[in-house]
Amino acid sequence: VTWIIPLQGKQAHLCSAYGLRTVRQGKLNKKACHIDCEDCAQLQIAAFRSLKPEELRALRGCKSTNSVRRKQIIFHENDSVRGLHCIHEGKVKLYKTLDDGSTQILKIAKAADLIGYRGLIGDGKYIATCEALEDSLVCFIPKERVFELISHNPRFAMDLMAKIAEDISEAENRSINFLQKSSKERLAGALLFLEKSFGLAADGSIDLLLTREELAGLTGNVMETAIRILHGWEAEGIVALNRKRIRITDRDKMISIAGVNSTLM
Amino acid sequence: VTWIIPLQGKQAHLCSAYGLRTVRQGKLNKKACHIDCEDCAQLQIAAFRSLKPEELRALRGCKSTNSVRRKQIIFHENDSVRGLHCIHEGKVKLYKTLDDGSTQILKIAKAADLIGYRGLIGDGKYIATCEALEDSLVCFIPKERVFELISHNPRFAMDLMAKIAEDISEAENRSINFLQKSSKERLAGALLFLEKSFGLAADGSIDLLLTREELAGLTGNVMETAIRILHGWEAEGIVALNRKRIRITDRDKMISIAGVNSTLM
DNA sequence: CGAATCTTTGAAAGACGTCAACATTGGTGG
DNA sequence: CCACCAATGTTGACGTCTTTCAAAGATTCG
Repeated sequence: VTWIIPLQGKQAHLCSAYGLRTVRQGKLNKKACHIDCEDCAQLQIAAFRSLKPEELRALRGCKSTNSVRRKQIIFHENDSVRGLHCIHEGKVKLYKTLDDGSTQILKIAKAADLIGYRGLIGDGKYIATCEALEDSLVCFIPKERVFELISHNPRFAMDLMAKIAEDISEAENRSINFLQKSSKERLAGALLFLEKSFGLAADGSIDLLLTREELAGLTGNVMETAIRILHGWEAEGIVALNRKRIRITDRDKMISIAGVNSTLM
Repeated sequence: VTWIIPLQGKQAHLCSAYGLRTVRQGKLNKKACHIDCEDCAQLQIAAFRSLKPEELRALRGCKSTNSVRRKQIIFHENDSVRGLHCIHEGKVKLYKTLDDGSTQILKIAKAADLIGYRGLIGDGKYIATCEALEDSLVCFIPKERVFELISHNPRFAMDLMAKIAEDISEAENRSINFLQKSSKERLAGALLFLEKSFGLAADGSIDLLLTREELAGLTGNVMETAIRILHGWEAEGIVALNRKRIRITDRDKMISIAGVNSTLM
């Protein structure tokens, strides 16, 4: 069996961005085999659902599947966009680095999510850095092929557009929530949103492990504030904390804290 | 000569959203005549540039041009989207109303800007309310026709997508700026952005008149804070204020206040 | 077992929003 | 054309929410 082992750091990033794969012997306990879009169970959810069977078959030859490790960078902000990435398994975060060195998480993507499509359509640069939150499998389709699909398949174009429109609403809702809501409201909204989108782990906690720093970054707080709020809620019995695991124990209360307009974090 | 006089309030909104026009005698000193997309000088800028001549000609029959007065509502949040609106002349603001009754301005659109395309592609509802900031001419194309264009003209689809992608970046940059920046930084960034996008009036002030409330709403501040900051800057000689007219007198200083990452407000 | 990373807590300073009173402006009807 | 009222703008005082800084525990991973 051939295992595909991602390289670390900059080298790995180049590797994945260029659609190359480095093959070595290794101990990664996950088969990083080639995945056919035709077989991909995520088809129904992802934006590829409107592709015709022959279009999917055609993808087989040009797409690649990359295995990335936790903390590995998949692409950097301002890099030239090489194509479209689709998360097959795992979770990644998209963030921007600000002038003062701090980072702002824009989005956390999970299986079936498409990433990189905005730079693809826009000015050809990635707008954010993408980093794996856990070991993940990420498929990649070169942009030439994506453009071809857009021109030949109007439904695909519409789906992609809808995807983007969705992102806007999310970004907009976020900027509104951020502006008009307090730290607590934002954090409550974020936890509810994360629970909804990532589901529950076996112990009932949100199935997404973030450092306090990341959780704070997601909600526009500093780490200390996030910690204080969480511990306050723990004392009130609204959440149960266990390391990075967060379980919402009083959902009603959490919802009332988040406020009405919290459809999206 | 027939003048087209917009109705006020809800009635007017219905009128424009349904693409109907009410024709009456009146004193509006602006000809609200039908404008052909073929002739429209904004063609080069707007997303219609990739339409073929025959497609533009075909638009003639189905599009309409509406004249709206200052403060008039062009469409309401959650209304069903009837089609695409293109500003021919004037300025409008897009805002959301929050549960507490306060409003958050998402965008200010000017001539050649397209509005309503997100609801068109998304769930079919307008995501924001659109209100004229000054007397304006707004063209309207029914959505069926837009979908037709998207299916038949891949370049148009791409252009529309690029437009949307642009909006996202704007929304995202805004949410980042809002989160990580102070009131002053946000206001400074907003003024620079407004100056860049709306240009200068004869007296060197930003060619866009907003109430203090609107200016505050745009930057996520309360009116009082915006006023205090503006007056502070006036004392420091960074801006000159004259009613709603705001002139940036020390651009370098303003830029340094706004901070590095202020490509977009 | 360290070293690095991540988490927690406290104290103090500052930014910003709220409230309330008042000034100014613009538009409307008489 | 003027008076008046509603909308808009201004200012001060005050309280609260957040951030910042600092220092110390806890955890993770090699």
